[in-house]
Amino acid sequence: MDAAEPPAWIVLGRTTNGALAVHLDPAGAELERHRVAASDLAPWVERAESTWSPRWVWHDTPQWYTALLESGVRVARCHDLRLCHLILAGSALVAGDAAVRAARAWDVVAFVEPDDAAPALFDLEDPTSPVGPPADVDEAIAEFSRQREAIATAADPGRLRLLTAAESAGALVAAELRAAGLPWDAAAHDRILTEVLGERTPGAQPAKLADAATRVRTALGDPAASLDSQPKLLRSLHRVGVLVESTSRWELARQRHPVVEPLLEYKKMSRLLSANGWAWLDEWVHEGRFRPVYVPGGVVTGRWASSGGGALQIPRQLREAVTADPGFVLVVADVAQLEPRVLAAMSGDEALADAARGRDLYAGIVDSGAVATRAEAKVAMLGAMYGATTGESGRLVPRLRRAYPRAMDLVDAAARTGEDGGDVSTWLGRTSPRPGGEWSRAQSRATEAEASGAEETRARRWARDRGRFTRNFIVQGTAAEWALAWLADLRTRLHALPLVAADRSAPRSGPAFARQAHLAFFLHDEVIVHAPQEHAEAAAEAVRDAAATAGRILFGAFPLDFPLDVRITRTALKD
DNA sequence: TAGCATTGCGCG
DNA sequence: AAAGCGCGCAATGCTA
Repeated sequence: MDAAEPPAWIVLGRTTNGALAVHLDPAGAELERHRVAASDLAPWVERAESTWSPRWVWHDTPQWYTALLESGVRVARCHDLRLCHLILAGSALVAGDAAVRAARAWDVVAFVEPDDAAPALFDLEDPTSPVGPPADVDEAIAEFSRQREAIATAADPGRLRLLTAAESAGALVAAELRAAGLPWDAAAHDRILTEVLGERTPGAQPAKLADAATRVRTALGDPAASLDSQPKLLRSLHRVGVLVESTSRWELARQRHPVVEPLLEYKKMSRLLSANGWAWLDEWVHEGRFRPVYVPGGVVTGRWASSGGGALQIPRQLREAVTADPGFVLVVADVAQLEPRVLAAMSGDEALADAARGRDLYAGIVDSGAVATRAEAKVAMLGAMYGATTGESGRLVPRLRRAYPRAMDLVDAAARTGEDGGDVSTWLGRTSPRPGGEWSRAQSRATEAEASGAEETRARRWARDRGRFTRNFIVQGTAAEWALAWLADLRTRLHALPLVAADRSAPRSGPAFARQAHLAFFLHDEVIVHAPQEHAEAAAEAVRDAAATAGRILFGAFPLDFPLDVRITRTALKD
């Protein structure tokens, strides 16, 4: 690859029959342009990656990276314009008149299906085509320039630089997670289903589920009772004297009636069948892999969402089905009490950091004398971060307020700001969404002299609702930032591990993932790495080292650790 | 009959 | 209506 000057950035844009690649120098000035045919794109990117290791700038990561991964091409770094636009255009750290805020064509929050929607995105004839961000290279360059300007002139450029880099790395990880898939043993899943639900019987309910249904109907004294319709079930329950207000598990469990036990069993089984039964298995597991669609930045707080397959709701009951390939192991790791630790760091609360250091944070709170038991410490801490006002949790929060005033002041202030209609930001600068028009109208209406009592009550309730949201936003959002930094660094460390011989096993994940430790699952504060068995310890160390790095990147020298629970296993079964 | 709201429950 | 945050999904029932 010849180039007069190595590019720091390469911006990719779509053309009618391929791509335009524009080299930029570190200051963003254009160096040269290359027209690349669609069929040449993957090898072209691969050569450019190995020659210059640029940061790739593109409008939407799945639109570019999915196909590259399918061709076996990995890139180290990117800048996802769509995701970074959403952060920067909303961030309170960015100047109010920054040009990035006015570039509305980039306000695209909707997820774009990487597979089927990709061609449609550029099909202008199709009115049902989903709306995506601009795919043209000059539009991309202009937006990139606006984003760099927004960051450079921001109140704290360093934080936004970190956040946009982390968010973009997350986009790469999400695409790679989908490409690699989570190793899933369909036979084990089938065994669990059969064990819990009974034999699969086409056209009828599985045996044990049907049996539970019969026992429920007997207890209800109605052989035709409908169990899957909430209103009908509620009426049936009332007829036999079970005077519940809902049919939810927690309320039923408090009742003493012969119907309760079989009904709870039925609900549990029915849930498993409909959410993760044989139909789910047929639809979502192929060739030993579950490939969920991750949606980076899909939650307002910055957490990832998922679309299809319920990737974020795999019941623990089914964790046994997550099984490493022959010759591989799983490194299953989760962070202990991530959110309270993040709260301690962002508030600079050294007392809370002391309670957390080197041990179970809740045990540390008990040792400090603030509360009596671990269970109390946990419910109090959750209550403080979620805004509990009543019950045991609400009662315990004031004790934490006395023991950890700095941490509690931070979340209390975030709640007050939210109640007043203001916005709050995470540690790295992701800002909460502005209140909607209806919310603001309700608040101003409530201050008028002729406002009714009902209007005032409603406005107050909405204000408190928003306060609990902003209270939690800063903690949940900062925890999501920590997790992104963890993922990004872990991804790099794993890629640095050596390759193993290719004949290890059937390369069900494709060549890019068959010979090396790679991320296989991510859920808020938990990762699963699929690693060749001889690299298990190295992978586990990478997971721990990446966590330490994430803590330093976000919080510098603040004396707080992020201990992990790490297990090396063949199946992901917990406990 | 399609689209929307509600209920309930899985995950962090 | 789980006392208190953030999600996705299936089943059902109501409405246009």
